[in-house]
Amino acid sequence: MVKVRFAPSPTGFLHVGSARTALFNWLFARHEGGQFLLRIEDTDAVRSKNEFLDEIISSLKWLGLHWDGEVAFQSKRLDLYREASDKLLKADKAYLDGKAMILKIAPGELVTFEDAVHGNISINTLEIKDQVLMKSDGMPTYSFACAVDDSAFGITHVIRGDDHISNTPKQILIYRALGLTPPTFCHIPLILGTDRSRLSKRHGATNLNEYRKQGFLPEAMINFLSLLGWAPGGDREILSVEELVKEFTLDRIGKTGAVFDLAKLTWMNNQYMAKTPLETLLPLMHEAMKERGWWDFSAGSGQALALDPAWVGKVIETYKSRSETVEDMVRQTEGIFTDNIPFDEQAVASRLKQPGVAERLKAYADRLEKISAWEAASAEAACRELAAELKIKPAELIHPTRVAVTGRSVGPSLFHVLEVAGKEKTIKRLRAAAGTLCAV
RNA sequence: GGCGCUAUCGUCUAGUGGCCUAGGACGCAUCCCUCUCACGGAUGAAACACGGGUUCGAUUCCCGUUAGCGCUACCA
Repeated sequence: MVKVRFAPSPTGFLHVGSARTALFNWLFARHEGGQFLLRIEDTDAVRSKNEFLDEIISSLKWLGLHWDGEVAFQSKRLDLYREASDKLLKADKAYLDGKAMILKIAPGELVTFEDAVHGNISINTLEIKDQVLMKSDGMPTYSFACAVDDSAFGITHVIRGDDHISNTPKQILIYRALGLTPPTFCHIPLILGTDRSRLSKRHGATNLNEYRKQGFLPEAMINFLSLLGWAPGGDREILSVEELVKEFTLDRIGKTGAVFDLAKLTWMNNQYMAKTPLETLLPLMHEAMKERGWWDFSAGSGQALALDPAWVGKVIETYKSRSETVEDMVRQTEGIFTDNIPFDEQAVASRLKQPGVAERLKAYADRLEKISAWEAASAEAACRELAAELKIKPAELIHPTRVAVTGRSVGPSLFHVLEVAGKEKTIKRLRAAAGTLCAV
């Protein structure tokens, strides 16, 4: 049975590149009906921190990459490494240097392995110096612990970034010294920044959690990440997790580094936003609004700010298809949910500060006042009626109204905006704009 | 520097010797839809790094050049 693992070290948050590695491992395990294990490589006593561990775990859960069985910690498996290293010492395959134990590397030998994506890779041991197995502090090195553990857990495929290609031969030498059979190695291409060097902070956010905070959806993230260094073939691009699992095979993994393109991620997230049901979006919106004090409690007064979820849901439905992220939707709906209308100066200048606009808005407000069943259709009927009477195009009423009510010249179909904004708020804002903002 | 890996539109990629006047997607441009923006639809500009082979025929196979990246820690 296929058995793979994701082995992060808790010395930082979950990097986008690591998340993609975890995803490929998970996808492969699910596709093969195998197991996906989680192992924490906390052998760097100084840099490993519990808070990082928590964040990595929560990021994996957010993505939905659930692992099988218990989480393994290398720091709790020291006996194993000690035992293995003692064996090598007794067999004269390693030697002591101070407190450190070092593996002897015989020079002039060709180490070859068959990589699942690169094919045959070989290197002369002349290029490899003796390898530290156990550090002076009693902890195993990465390569040593990795080999011992992967073997102990019966890992069949090691899927990891191709920055590990160079130390694979070293690990194979460790397997050999221990008399163990190495797993199949599968080195996947690195995720790159726009300058084609490995993705790092200076290229933008690399913390997966950052994308969650910005309101990206996990399904979109999974879809986007899966297409970095892998493709299902043909023209398909939007694939559900189920489809991904069904299609994912190692032989379709590419060899070239992939630039992380935020614009494409953003596009893809909008595609998912539009398709995502309200019951998923509502809690996310709630969380974001709560943070801003728009819902539950008002920021200053401590006063309870209760909103009707059905109403918020209606707002979400009218905005989700044009929102790039949840945060973007929050930005767009500020004028709906709060009385802080984010007036855009240019919009005000071109749509409100024009001759005759004040009178029109006031007239429209008067018409709206008479509507008893407040909905998009009635607001639209009133608008078209008034426009006809004033002998102007409906657009000449629509545009100023949008700016007066939302502060912006862009947004959803006006009458749907008015419907969700509510009668009272709409009329109040029209009158306010007519009174002051429209002054030419 | 040494070693390794890689090389298709700006970006993600399809392509495994003829189906390629190289396909899709993002981004960009124009147009349509339209109350604006977005969505959607249509159209367009945009790539096989270079040089040798192999072959009747190379984007696809081989070699070299160039370029990029990675590794070269008692970090992982």
